[in-house]
Amino acid sequence: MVDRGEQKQKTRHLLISSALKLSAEKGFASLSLREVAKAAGITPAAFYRHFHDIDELGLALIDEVGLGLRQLLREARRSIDPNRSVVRSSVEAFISYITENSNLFRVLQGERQGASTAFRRALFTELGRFIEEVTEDLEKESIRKNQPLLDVGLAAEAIVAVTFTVGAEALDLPKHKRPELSERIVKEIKMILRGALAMPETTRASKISTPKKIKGKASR
Amino acid sequence: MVDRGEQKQKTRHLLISSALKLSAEKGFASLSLREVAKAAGITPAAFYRHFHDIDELGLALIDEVGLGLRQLLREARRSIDPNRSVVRSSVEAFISYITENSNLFRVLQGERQGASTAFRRALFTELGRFIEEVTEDLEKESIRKNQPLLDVGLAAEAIVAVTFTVGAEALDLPKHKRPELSERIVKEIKMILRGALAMPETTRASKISTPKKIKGKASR
DNA sequence: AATTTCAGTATACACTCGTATACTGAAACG
DNA sequence: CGTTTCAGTATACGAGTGTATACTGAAATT
Repeated sequence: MVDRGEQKQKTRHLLISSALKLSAEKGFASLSLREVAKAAGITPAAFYRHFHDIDELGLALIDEVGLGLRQLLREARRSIDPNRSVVRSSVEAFISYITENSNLFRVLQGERQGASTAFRRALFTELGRFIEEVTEDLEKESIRKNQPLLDVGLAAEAIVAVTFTVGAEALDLPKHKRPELSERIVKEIKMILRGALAMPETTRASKISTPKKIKGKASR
Repeated sequence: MVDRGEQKQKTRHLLISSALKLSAEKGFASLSLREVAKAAGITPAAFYRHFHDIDELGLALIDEVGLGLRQLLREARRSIDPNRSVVRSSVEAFISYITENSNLFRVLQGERQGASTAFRRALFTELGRFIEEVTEDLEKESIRKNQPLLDVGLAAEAIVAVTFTVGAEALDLPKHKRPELSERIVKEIKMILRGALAMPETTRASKISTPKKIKGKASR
């Protein structure tokens, strides 16, 4: 005698994870209800006990993706090694996460321009949340280091854009080439952060005259 | 009496543009040979006179996309108004281009993570070319203004990533909100450029990286 | 003018698709 | 208990799929 709701939940999740796997291989848009059902080991008709549509499953899938993303960020925060650059350890956490959850990430990236507007909107919302969290992190860091940043939100947006775009390449790369990719991302992020630094006096003009020494703290 | 090869070329192009239109609506991955053929006004079987596969048509489509991109860049260069920022006019050219050729752009973005490896590889090649052209532009500007830049290639990569990622949002935005989007992109690009500036002497000091444990404040 | 070439048509095939309908059998419930 | 609920099955349908095969008719070649 097995619990009923529990069993249903289990099947539901099986459907989602099957869809995730298949989506990563051939794109969510080209999935058929039947093949998802088959992959989950149930009859096509039984599918309707869980979702009344493939698109409804899609939305559930996006929730899953969003959850994964937020976990990733938390993980990255947690694993910060004070001896290493925050940026570097975050990026490395990100890369290792997306290569381990490549299905999740492929769907996230692939469906960004895909299918329905509702679909896209849901994804954008998730991404927006992600950017927001990065923004908060940046603000905290900025205060902690006493290095004021301008347009933190924009910086976060740019950082996320770069990380996701360039990071996506990792999925097609042999493992040994990934560190090089990480390095590239790290450099680009630091570039953005440098550009976001509010520099006393000289901020507005992009031509740098002679920036004054930054704050008293010796940086070494 | 009509020229034969010419007529064939015409039909071929009709197939491609039909596929483009349909792809933008529902994603290339979910296209069927039959509906593309029907949209182009020919019989399914006649499709095989032009491509022996839907994926082969896909590759042709990517060529088209790449061509469009390079045209865009050339256009952006041409329309530079010395009274306005190069960045701003380029970004605006880009936004107006992708909203006018939204089909092309949707496919480009959507298929980046899509389908086959061959497909993706072809797209990356096109994007690589694009980044390369931006790199060259940056180098020229850098010399013209006598403002040396560091890691120009990386800066170009970041700029393209940001422009494409954020720019993609324009497609779902009502026209009157697009200038605001452009503004955001412009700011982020300038941020990157500022970060790429090789600053005399003080460069190191303002870097945000934390190569070693910072001995800073006794914050505990 | 006779012949060849070939883009496109017509038809037919075996599949897969989404979905509707009637069912089964065990967990949940009164 | 017996009854109800309901996740999952079995089957069947019409519609769309990719592709093979034989064809047509006009442009191109000889």
